[in-house]
Amino acid sequence: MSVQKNKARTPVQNRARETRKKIIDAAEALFAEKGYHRTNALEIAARAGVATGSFYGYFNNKKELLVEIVRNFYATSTEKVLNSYKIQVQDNTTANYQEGKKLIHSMIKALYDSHTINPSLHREFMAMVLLDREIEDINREEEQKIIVAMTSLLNAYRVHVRAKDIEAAAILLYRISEEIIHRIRFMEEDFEGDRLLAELEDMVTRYLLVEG
Amino acid sequence: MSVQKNKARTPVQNRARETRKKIIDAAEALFAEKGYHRTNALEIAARAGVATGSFYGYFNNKKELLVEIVRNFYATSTEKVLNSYKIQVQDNTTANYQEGKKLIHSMIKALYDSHTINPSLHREFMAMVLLDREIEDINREEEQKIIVAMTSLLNAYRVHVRAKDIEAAAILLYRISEEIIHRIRFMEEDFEGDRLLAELEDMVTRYLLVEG
Amino acid sequence: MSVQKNKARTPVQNRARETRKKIIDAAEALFAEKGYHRTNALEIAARAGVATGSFYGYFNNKKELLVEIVRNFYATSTEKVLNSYKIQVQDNTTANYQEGKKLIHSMIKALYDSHTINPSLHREFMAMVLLDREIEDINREEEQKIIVAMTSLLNAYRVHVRAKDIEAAAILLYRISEEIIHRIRFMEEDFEGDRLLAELEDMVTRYLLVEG
Amino acid sequence: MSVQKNKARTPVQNRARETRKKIIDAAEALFAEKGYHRTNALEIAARAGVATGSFYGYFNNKKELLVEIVRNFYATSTEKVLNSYKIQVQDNTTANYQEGKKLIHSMIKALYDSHTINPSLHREFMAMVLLDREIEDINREEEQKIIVAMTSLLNAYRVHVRAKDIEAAAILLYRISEEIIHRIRFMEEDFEGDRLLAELEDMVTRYLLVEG
DNA sequence: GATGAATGAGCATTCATTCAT
DNA sequence: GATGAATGAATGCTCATTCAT
Repeated sequence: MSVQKNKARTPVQNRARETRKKIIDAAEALFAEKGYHRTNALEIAARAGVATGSFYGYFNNKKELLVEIVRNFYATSTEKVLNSYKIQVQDNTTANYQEGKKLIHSMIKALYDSHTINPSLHREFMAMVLLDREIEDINREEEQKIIVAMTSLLNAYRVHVRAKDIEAAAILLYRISEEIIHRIRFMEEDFEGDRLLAELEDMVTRYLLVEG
Repeated sequence: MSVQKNKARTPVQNRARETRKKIIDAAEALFAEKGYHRTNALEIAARAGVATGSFYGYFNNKKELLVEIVRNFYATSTEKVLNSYKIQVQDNTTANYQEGKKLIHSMIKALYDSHTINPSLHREFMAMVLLDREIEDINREEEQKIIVAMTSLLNAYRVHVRAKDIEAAAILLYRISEEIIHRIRFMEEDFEGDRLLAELEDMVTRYLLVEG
Repeated sequence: MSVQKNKARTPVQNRARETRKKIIDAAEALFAEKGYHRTNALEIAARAGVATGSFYGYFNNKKELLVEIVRNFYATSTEKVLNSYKIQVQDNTTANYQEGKKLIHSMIKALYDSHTINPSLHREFMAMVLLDREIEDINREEEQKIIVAMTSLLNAYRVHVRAKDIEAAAILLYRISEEIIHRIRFMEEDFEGDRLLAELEDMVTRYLLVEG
Repeated sequence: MSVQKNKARTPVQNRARETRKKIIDAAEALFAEKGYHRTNALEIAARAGVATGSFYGYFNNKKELLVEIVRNFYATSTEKVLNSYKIQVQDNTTANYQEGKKLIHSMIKALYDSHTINPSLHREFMAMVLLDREIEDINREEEQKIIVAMTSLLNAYRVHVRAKDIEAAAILLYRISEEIIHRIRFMEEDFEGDRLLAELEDMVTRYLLVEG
């Protein structure tokens, strides 16, 4: 009886696909501008240039739309990072300290770049991750993919990696890089971002690599 | 933009102070349980055992109450950390590597302990920091105090501290410690907290101190 | 967790009791005029001269209000009928055919009178009984009381009652009387009500009593 | 009060007639399952396997569809009853009490059988009759036909019929039979239907016929 | 004719805040 | 001061009906 109603249309016509896109785009813009809680369905529809009813033709409710946007956002972001990581993995048998340093730099750089997409939306989503279990799960899943990739990269360079607990190292590397990047990109940290990033790289290098 | 009405009374009598306290306690409990957005004034008053009207006798609005709770929460937390740091500063002229290690451990430990107070409320506030500029400012101010204290501590140990950019180092130390602690305390990180904390300390030690 | 929210106020002040009454009266009037489905909460509140919010201060939803009104309506109606029946039960040891006739007449008359209260509301409720299980149950319960009372009356007159299956006879008597009365009072039956009622009494008399 | 648009097509092609039929069947099924008010156009179209637009190609609105279904339902039902009654009218010049009893049984039986078609749809329509004047009129018209037929039958048997007011008797017979049958077929009356029907027949027989 | 996307008025319900007692 | 009743704007969502393709 209480099967999910799921009356939301799945677009078959092109027009429908466009409308759906318009709604998503409008919602993204509004979530970024005023935040999810301060945005309502009417507004989203208005900004998308469609009727309120159309909103509910494509999404059963505001939350469902949020989930779709979040999922898509993180997926895109993760993909970007993972693509960047794939390039690193070639030919590292003769890797040395300098190349290790380069790897670390590249890893952090990739994370940094993935935060360029839509900072204020990203900030909003960070809050949602804390407020909503479903969003938290989506985020966790995507993060896990990156951590796994990082673990692989570190394993590939193992001979030169000082740390014994590679798994913990990967998590640490991911978490602290993300944190510092968030501060720089979302929180208008007063301190200069470059100085912070430089120290971060220095720290991670000292932690992960054996010199010489 | 009209002038703040500020009809909320400032309690002078003892009974009034107690009522105010009851409201704050009820709100804290509810914010922790269901989050700020999902809690309404009626509920808070009911849980506090007072009338709805009384709520507005003490607070001009819900947000004002939140601000007070947040301010108090962070102040208490900061105080705890700063108190713990004061103890560290005595007599470090003859400090050596081992004592440096101890210092780092203590600094992180103090932060960790300050996250023991009310984890789910803390998590809620982390979200509010991202969602509300006023809350963000309160948080930033308190954080700044800790970072300043950390900078002092590191400066006191300067002879043994490897890092040149002490200010950046303090920020980094604070931010990454907080991040890892949040993960462990609020996010039910799958990975064992101890392993993560151990690596964190190892990393920070390598970064900050010169061995031997 | 999913305990009935039941935020609806239970009035303690006099003012509250009056407001509640105003809402019920307004709803009754509107249900009678335009029917339950065509009446909305806004309208009820407006007619009652209160704010929309007040409506939901006293009733969790429109259905709950309906149930209360229906319950009260049928209870009042039943009470009226039962009171009338109590008078009949005195001293029937020497009852004869004529008194039996009088009894039957009184029984039907009592039912008829109970349909004088608010015919168009009554008609609306008859529809609701068919459309909603909860309303159906309320109705059934009240009907049962009358049928039980009728059974008692017939039993008291048993010596003169021809019918063997008194229980069935009571149900029959109740049902067909109600039906004919409904037709006359609610359905603007073209045929003259008096003629119909006369025949009804004749029929029931022939069925129930042995002549002479 | 503008002129009825009446854009709904009247199907001439076979395919169109079939589509129309599919819509009617789907609506009937849904009205029976969930009731008229809880069924919407989208659902009907979906169940019928046609587009929403097609629905309005055949019917100007939901109500129009209801009216058609109701009209058809009652017409079929009436026809069934009337057909059954035609058989009774042959050769009753020599009719006696026993045949009178048989006639009464047959009349009630015919009504009972006409309630076999689709009980839950029938119940729904009974409610609609109370809620909507148009539906009420349709129902009244069909009922009238049966009452007329019953009057004729009773008149044909007049010599043996005790009642003087044949017209009232026919109405009474129809109304009370219908009522008891509804109770048995639609309302899950706790009491056994057979016992009730037996008493009903007994009552009607005593009322209508002179014994011997 | 058929399709299904789009429309938007309509309605139930919530809740921060005010106010009469 | 305290109480809790009253307020009404705001919002999520539905659905009969229309319309572009």
